Amino acid sequence: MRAGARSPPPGTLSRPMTERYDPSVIEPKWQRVWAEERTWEVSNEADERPRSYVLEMLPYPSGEPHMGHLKVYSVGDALAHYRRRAGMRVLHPMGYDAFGLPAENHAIKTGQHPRASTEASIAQFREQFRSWGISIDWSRELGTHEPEYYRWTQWIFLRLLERGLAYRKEAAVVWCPVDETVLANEQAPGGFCERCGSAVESRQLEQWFFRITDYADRLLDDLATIDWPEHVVTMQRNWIGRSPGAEVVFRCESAGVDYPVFTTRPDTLFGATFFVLAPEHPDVLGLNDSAEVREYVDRAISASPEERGAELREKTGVPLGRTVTNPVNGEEIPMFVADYVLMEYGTGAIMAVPAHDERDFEFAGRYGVEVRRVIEGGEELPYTGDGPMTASGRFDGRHNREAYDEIVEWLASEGRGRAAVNYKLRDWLLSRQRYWGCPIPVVHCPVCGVVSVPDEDLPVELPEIEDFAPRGRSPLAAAEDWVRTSCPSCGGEARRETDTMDTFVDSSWYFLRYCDARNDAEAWSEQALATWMPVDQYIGGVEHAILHLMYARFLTKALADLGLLGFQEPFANLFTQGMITRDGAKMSKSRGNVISPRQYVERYGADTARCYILFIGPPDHDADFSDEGVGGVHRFLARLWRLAVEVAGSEGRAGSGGSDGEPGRQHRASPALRKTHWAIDKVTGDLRDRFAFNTAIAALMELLNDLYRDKEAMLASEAGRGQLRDCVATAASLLFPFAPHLGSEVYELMTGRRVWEERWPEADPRLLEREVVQIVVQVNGKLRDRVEAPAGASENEQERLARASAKVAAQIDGGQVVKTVVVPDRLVNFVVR
RNA sequence: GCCCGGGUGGCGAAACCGGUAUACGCGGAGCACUCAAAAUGCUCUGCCCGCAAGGGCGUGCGGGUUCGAGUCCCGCCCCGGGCACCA
Repeated sequence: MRAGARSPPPGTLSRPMTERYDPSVIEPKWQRVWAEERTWEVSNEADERPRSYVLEMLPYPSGEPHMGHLKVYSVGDALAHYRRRAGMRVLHPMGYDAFGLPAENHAIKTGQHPRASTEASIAQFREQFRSWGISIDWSRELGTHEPEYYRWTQWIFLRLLERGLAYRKEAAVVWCPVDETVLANEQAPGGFCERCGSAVESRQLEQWFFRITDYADRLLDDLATIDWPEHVVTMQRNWIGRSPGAEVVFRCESAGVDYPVFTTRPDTLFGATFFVLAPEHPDVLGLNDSAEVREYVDRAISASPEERGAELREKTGVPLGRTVTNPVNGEEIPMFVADYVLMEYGTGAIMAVPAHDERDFEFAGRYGVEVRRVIEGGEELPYTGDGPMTASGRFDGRHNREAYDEIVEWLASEGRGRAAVNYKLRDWLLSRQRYWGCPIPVVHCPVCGVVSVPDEDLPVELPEIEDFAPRGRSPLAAAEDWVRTSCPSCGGEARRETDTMDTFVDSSWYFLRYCDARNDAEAWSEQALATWMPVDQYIGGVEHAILHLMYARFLTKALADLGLLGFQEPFANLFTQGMITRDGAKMSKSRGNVISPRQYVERYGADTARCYILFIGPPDHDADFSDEGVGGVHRFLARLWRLAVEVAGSEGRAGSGGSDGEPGRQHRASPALRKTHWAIDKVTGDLRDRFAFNTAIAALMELLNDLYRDKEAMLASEAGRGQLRDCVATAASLLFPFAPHLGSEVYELMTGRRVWEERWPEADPRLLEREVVQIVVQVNGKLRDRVEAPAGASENEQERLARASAKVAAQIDGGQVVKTVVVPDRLVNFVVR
């Protein structure tokens, strides 16, 4: 069976349920079948089929699903369906990223427990996903807030703690004054809280961190081993921000202190004419505690990140009245404190080379410091390019790139420096002073210090509390009975850790849990992971390009190092879908332009909503949702339905016409059958090789248009009717990944069988070949005529046919044909002089 | 400023390897069915000149390569996104 359809066995013909296309009847019918028969459940027992793990990013359940959810699941489901029918064993699970601030903020406002509101949302999401007909293995459903899940989140935390990959330290951290919690620095890009948008502050606090910086190089290098969109790879690369360079030590004789600095340009060392400390540098006031310095430092530290980083802000600073010694030439150069130097990067101190650095140049101009050129090239200073070195002692005349390593070696041999690499990436700050998250499973014992809760005592469950408002510490701290506990080590009185984990920890490993979601003895079995991981196709929004995707990659590598996983990367392929906008703008509650998928599903049916969102444009682009467009797609589905009903009703009709005379010829190559196989080829390619759902649906529209054109003639004969039935069944079969309900219904109507139990159709290559092709004839590259030629005609034959065209002859007229270009089966171009 | 995308009819878009630009859908016009309307089916629909046959022009702008460029190269303009004092 090549076209995926054959005539039904006698007696199995279905009759249409309704005359009009009525999704409110068709869709629940199939949803019931899939739910009752648990059609999409898949076992962990391997069989001969190749496996495929298709996964959309874990949704945060808030209210009800929005258009973005409809899009991501329409994409993922189309893929999952296609792969199943292409003979793969497909894992396509669902769960909820259920801890988080919105539910907790809601609780603060209304008093409703975050668990109650979250679970109400989950019920909404679950119900709507069912109503969309998404093919989910519900036996693996999970919520990150369930003790059965977060028990293992805590277990993972303890493994990292044992390895020294989780640790506590006091540091300047990002504090969101509105959410009253600390944040990871990547969760406050540009100085604003990622969640609530308020300007963040800097605070000195002791917090929990994951040592993600240990993995910086591997996170960078392994990007080469995964197939991800280039822009996401670039964003991760930039975020890691690896800079090779050197550490160079400058000595301050008067204070008797060595100051190491990081530089990417040790080749410009001879041009260093001053030295700068960040305002946060702990030594500043020790070097000079004048009122002026004190005031400058205070102001710089209290400034919000966005004030300090303001683009047009002029460089400011204060001289410290001290000098350091430039190790390459022994010169004493002045020290400054200036806020363009950041404490978080490098050592919080820099050597300044104004001739070859724009920022240093600007500062030197304002403070009258010497600008000394040490690299030749460029018309004016600052010059940041390469060239021969000058005023650089023994390196004069050498090209800077070439002398680079030698300079570093020389510094090292003098004990004044070494090669070094710096990263922008910071350790992941994971503790949060909030209630609705996974408790950090440690206790603080006055005798033993920080002690892990033993594995057998997990999970450490969230206590029930009444007041969720944060007050600069976790609301958990108020649950005295819960906080007070005994030390697992010495048995003495101890207190529980009251911070909870960043919810990004929860979502950094859920894809592992899906593989073995009901395992209550361990987080996962080796066999389950071996069966499914890594995820073959991960699908989600580009807004997670850095946070979620970096964290999940880190945790995977850390768990692999602990011997708990056998792979280094969680997501082999990534697809980022574009946003759904409304009148060109992002949908948001504040704009009041949110449209819920629900209204469209209720009005047009899930199949229409799903197809429309895929048809609107390439899935990785942003797309504007318009009401007019939906109607067109709905008309297409209704048209297929009507054709199917008509074909089903035509069975008893006598072959009244006289066109039954040449059944053989019709069988061999009716245009409808050819078009059907063209559509098989097109849809398969669009689904298998690209994510071109829009053109796949367009191809099915074309097919249907052709079938309508030929319908009357085909219905007139017995053979034609059979063939039309096959064509409609195949159309339904190809449509199934996008419109599973209608696809199932029409297929059943045509064949009596269930479409998802059928192999994906295969195009017959003989039916893809044309007997006659149209040849484009050009004169000097301009289209002049089209002629017909037998497929596979020789170049000479093609040229002969092209020359026979009167229009072409008129164009050539008196001219001389100097060259003829022939593209087989496509084109002939006469070059005329 | 740097790094990614993108710019094609009235609109969403297609053209996958340099070979018929505008598939498919929306919108618009017309015809059929109807007492009428809706629904449905069919036809037309890039711009300009022309009664027509036909011709010219057309993928943000300017150049280039090529028999032939939406597609490749160089230089710009505009829109969207990311990063942005990271030494």
